[in-house]
Amino acid sequence: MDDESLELIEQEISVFVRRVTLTEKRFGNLERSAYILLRELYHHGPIGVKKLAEQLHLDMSTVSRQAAALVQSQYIEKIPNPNDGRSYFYQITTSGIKEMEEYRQQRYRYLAYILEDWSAEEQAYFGKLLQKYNAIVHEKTDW
Amino acid sequence: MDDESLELIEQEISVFVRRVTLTEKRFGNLERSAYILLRELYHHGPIGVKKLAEQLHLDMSTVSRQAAALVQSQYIEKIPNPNDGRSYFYQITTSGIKEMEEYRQQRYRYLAYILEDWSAEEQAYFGKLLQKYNAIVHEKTDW
DNA sequence: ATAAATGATTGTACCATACAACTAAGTAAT
DNA sequence: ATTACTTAGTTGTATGGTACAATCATTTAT
Repeated sequence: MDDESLELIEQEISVFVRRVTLTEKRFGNLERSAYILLRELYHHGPIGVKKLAEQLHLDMSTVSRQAAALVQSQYIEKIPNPNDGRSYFYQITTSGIKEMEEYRQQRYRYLAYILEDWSAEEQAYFGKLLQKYNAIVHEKTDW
Repeated sequence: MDDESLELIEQEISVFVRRVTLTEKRFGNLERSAYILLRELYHHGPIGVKKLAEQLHLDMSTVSRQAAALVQSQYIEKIPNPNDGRSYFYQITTSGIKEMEEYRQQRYRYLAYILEDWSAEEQAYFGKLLQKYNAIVHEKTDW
C-alpha cells in the first residue's frame, strides 16, 4: 500500500474521530450512545439485551445500563418475553422515535453546514468510502 | 445538499467513529489519548499545558492529568519555565518517541490490512476527503 | 432431578472529559 | 511598593462510556 496515503489516512482519521466525538456528544436530550441504541432498536425492532449488544458490538452490561436509562426516560419499553422468563424485548416508543429524529436532524444540520461547499461528487464519494471502510471492517474483523 | 448523500454520511460516520474508537483503544502501552498528546508534543516541540490544551481542544485539567500520567511513565519530561515560575514545558522523551512510533506502527498495520484491496485512487481520495473535512471543521467552527 | 447453559443485572474498576475551586506566581494600578 | 487583577497549572468532583467478573433467575440437557 502507498505509504503516503496510509500516513495521511492515519493522521486524519485520528483528528476526525476526535472532532466528531467531541462535537456531537449531545444533541437535544440524547447522548450519542443513546442515539445509536435507539437507531438500532428502531431499525431492528423488538430485541433483547444480548442481541442488541451483539449488534452494537458492546458488552451486555453496557447495553443493559444504557437501556435501563432509556426505559427510565420512557424512550424505550421493556416487555417480558412470554416464552422465556429470563428475557425481555426492548422496543422504541413514540417519544423515543421523536428524540431520535431530533438528534438526527441536528446532526444533519451540522453536517449540511460543514459540507455545504462540497461538490455532489465529493459528498457522494465520501459517503461511499466511509461505507466501504465500515463494510470491510465488518468482513475482515469480528465486527 | 443532496439528501441521500447526507443520510449516508450521517449513518456511516457514526458507525465509523464507533469502530475506530472501540478498535484502537490501546496499542502497546499507550491509550489513544496519550498517543495524540505525544504526537502533538513531538510535532510542536516543548509547550505548556495551556497551549497543549488549546491545540488538542481539550480542557486544561484533562491535559494536565494526561500529561502527569505520561511524566510518570517517563514518556515526557516536565521542565520549569525559567522566565515564569508558574509555567512548564513538556517535552517528549526518547522513550516517549519510541512508544508513539510503536502505536503508530500498529495503527499502520491495521489500516494497511483493512485497506489492502482498495485501489490507490480510493486510498488517496479517502485521505484527501478526511483531510478536507477536518480542514473545514477547523475553518468553520472554533476548532 | 440435578447439572449445565443462558439472559440479564449489578458490583467494581478504568479512562476521558469538563467545570469549579484553589494555589502560586506574575502584572497592573494606585 | 502594596494591593488588586490575571494567568498557568493542579486538584476535587461529577458524568459518561465501557468491560470483566460475580450473581440471579430461568431454561435446557443429562
